[in-house]
Amino acid sequence: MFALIDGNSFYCSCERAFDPTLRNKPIAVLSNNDGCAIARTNEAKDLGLKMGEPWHLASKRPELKPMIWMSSNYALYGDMSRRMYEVLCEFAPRVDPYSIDEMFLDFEGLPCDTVAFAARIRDRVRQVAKIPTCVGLGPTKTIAKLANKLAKHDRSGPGVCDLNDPAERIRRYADIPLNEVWGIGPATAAKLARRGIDSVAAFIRMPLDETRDLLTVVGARTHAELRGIVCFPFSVAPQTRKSIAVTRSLGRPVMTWVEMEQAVASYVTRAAEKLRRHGLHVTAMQVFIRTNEFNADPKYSNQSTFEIEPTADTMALIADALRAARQIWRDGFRYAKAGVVLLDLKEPGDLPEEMFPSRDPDRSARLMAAMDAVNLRYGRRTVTPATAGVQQGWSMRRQRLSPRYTTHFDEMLNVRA
DNA sequence: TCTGGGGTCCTAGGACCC
DNA sequence: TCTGGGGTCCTAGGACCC
Repeated sequence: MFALIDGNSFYCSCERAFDPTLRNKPIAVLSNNDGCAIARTNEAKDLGLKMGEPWHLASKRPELKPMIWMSSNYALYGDMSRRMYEVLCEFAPRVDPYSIDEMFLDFEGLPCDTVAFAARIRDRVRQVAKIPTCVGLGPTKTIAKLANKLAKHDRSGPGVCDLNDPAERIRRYADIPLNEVWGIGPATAAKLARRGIDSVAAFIRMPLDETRDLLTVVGARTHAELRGIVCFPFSVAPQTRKSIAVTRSLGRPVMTWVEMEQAVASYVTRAAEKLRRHGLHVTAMQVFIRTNEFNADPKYSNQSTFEIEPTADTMALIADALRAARQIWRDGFRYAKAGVVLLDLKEPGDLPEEMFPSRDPDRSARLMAAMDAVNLRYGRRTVTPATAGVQQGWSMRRQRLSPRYTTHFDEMLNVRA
């Protein structure tokens, strides 16, 4: 049996955990660059704020006047997620984090009332990690996800929904639209709707071979899971990462190569830090730049993907990335976004020994270790490659940022008593 | 002036091989 | 009028997730 626990309006709840004046208020947390709403409290949903609504439009709507808008503070959310994880580990032998705010728990063979147990976990997370949650229970991950959603929709309910009983499940399935199901997105829902299938009940009545023909193995797995057949078991070993991306909208249009060079170099710097934190080397890279997709600016978009000598060295990666970026750069455009993706990540042990390395690997490793250590101790970007620039006029907007309560001493909460 | 970022998996189709 | 069959590998793009 699976349990899925999921933070309610997670980012907003994290903000509330440290600022009680935000309770019962309509809040939205904005995406990077203060672009659009990516988390809303129930109060915000009730005012009619939609997921993904651009802030510059939403903030002009009169009915959204009472909204409190906040920039996203990922340092805080990551930390709160860790706290939640630690609490869950007290209860279940296996906890499988699925996203920053969702974790699957292994409830197999629990000798107790699982619904009551789930309620206790919820209380504890609320008390210790200060995050309100809902829990869904089911024989498969897909059903547990669905149960979680039902628990969330029932705002005045107990916060726990159990879909283990097959009869109960069939009853509920009749009223659940397909877009509520994990793994069924807009394209699949539309495909099924064209065949007159618009509820979970109708979907699971579809014959398996027909499902597979229409939706390939992906849809067939979801189909089976909804019938109670496990296709997504608990992961045995944590799989290693396959790619690392750092892509950003620029805070204002960039028109000079000097600025683009800085942006790309600083994205590479960040990506390389992540790479080393995972203890990996990279053997291929992608760089892209593009103009604004929404406005009337002349459009240009290009990317370059290429193989590189395996490395985790920031300087080497910057050199490669800038060479590629220079090739796709065209003068005369207003660039709005750029990004760097590290592909084909490898464990260093899985790489063949370089016969004629272009760098001294030991020297590079020592330099990177020193850089990471300084930045860990004194804060990100204390030491940074010169190409990444100091004046970053193009960097993203975050005008409504909350303090980094949990990760910076000088921003910690002060309590006077 | 302002519309996110970071992932995974699967498939179709081309290139290539014998 | 006729033009094999079977296999692998790679990549671009689609779809989905939060």
